[in-house]
Amino acid sequence: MKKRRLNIKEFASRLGISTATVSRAFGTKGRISEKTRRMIISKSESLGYRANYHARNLITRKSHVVAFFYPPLIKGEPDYFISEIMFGVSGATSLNANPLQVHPLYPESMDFCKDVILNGSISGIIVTAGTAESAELVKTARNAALPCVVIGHMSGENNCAVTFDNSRGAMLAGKYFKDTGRKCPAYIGGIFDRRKREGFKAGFGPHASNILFDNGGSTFQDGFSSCERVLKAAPETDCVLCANDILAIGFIKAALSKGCKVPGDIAVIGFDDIKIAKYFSPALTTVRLHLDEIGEKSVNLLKRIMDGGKNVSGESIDCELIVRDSA
Amino acid sequence: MKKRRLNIKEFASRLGISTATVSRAFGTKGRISEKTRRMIISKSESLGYRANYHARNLITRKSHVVAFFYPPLIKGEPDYFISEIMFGVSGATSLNANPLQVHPLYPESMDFCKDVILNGSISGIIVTAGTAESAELVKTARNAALPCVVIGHMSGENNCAVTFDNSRGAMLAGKYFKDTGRKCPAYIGGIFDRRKREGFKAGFGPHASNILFDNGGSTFQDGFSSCERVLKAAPETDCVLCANDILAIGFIKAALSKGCKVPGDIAVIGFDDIKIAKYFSPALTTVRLHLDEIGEKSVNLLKRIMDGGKNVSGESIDCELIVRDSA
DNA sequence: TAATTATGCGTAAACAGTTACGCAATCTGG
DNA sequence: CCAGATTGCGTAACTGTTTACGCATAATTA
Repeated sequence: MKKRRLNIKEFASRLGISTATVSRAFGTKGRISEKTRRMIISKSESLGYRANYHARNLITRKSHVVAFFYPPLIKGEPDYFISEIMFGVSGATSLNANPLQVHPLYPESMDFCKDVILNGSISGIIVTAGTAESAELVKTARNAALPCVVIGHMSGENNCAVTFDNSRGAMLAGKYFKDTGRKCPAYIGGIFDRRKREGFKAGFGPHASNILFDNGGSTFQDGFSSCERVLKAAPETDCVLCANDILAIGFIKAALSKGCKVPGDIAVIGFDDIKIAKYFSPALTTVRLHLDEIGEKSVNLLKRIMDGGKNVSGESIDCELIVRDSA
Repeated sequence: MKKRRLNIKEFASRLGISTATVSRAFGTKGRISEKTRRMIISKSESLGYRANYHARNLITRKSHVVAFFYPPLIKGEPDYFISEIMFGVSGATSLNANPLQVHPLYPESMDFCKDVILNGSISGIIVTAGTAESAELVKTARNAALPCVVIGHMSGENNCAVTFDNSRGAMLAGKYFKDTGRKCPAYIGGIFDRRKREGFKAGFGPHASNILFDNGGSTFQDGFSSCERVLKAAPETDCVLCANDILAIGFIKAALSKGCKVPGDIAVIGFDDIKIAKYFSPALTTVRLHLDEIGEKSVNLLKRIMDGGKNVSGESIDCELIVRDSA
């Protein structure tokens, strides 16, 4: 005996008009007098009529919802790089009145994610690059002709992406170390961060050929143990660039616990500038990527594609060195 | 000339069967032989047929999507309390194959959010308590008979909620200070954190009557300036409970910059145990709320309601004191 | 073996909208 | 003042599913 919600037919008949007119009052298509439109809108508020989402999307073949797919998180570890991008995305879609879905991209959830992008429920997707799953998902979207923008560098077809100039950011760090009289640089980062290492090298200049490269993963613990390894392998190291802020925080923690002064004995620069970076002790000198802007730009790009923009080209987020206390 | 996606009619006729049979192959209702089901599934994969989301949801009147509404974020400030809960929610919905929408709840986005919950596009909502908007949204959901669980304490009607025992958590902190010989306690927190203050008082015991209460807001800056105020107003203060971890981090930063040793001169305990807490220097002693579990429990609760569970009652997340270096 | 029940599947009626088309009525220009 | 254009609105044909109902056929029971 649950009473059904008011539908367009019932609503229209109560007003003594046709469903077409009601529909026109809300949409942008079709001719309708301003007077009747206002009348209908007002009546819809008092009677509580609201167009059914699914019926509308079924016939118009679009939903306006955008889906954001993020890489697997490591249990117990800070995931602030992703969350800050995500909030950027969320804020921007909210402004545009686009509902936003978010989905973690585990191997196990792959089927579900594919279904989401194939069943017609969404109008566009944003995917962070870096995993096999994300690459596969982008391919699926492409085959389905679904608007898609990727965040970060993804090899393969030329897809619309917002990228960060990791190389230049790292170069800035290298240059800064050089300019502040550091002699013996090290770089901590995972295998995906080669661009950063190269940029760092270039920035530091000729003497950087003997740069210490520690294939360091990406977590706090990775930073911590990298520090121990570095101090053992090359105690003369006096400056280090870490591929992200959490790595840097781990590195610093280890250095301090070993009686090493930061930045006195060893200067460290992080990467990303997550929001906590400025509040850490010592406040982190880091390469800022404008994480929230990344989210914003992605959705604006996506919006252009969704609105039919042909060959929309990607964008690069510029980065800058934020000098604080750790270097 | 864009080719339309394969629909059930076309798909069925290619297999020489009726649409009803196809539909039965995917759903759980209706009788169908295992043989034909397998045949249909297999053909659907090779031909690329997939049930249209909107058509299906239109007729079944449910979408399985859950929406998460979070409070406004402060620009530039860490929002890790929310993001960690959100990831908990996201992980849990993903496991259940429920698409998750996330929406910031600004006053300006209120209309949009209401529309989202009234247009039939979602099957349940999770809302964080604490703002006027969230209260209003919950009311709207209730009127629409939409399953809803709130995170935190919300006054008014008895809605299904997962709450944290803030009072007990704070008590633990007070007791710990007392047991470790501290004499002069202070509490830093906003107006919404009264329960914590009361619990703290109770935990510390008789001498806590002269507790210093600083109505301290919730940001790093608030923690920082609270510290300055506290040290001026009551220099003998030797322990402080902060209503969240970021506050604590701000407080510690200020204390250290004033030459105050932590925890030597003043011990500080945070609240929430966001993931960065253990990596801060000094590692934060804090009341752990199990943020990810909160997310998980909320969606499990919501799921029970969505599945028709009558009078599902809320849950309380228990908290524990995690002793690290700051106290 | 006949009567009864169970199974598998097709027909067609929902679900709740949008919009092409057509028809009056009104407006515009010569 | 009349032909043609414009405007406002209704009729009905779509969108792609699910599922109640009914009809054969197969399995079970008496």
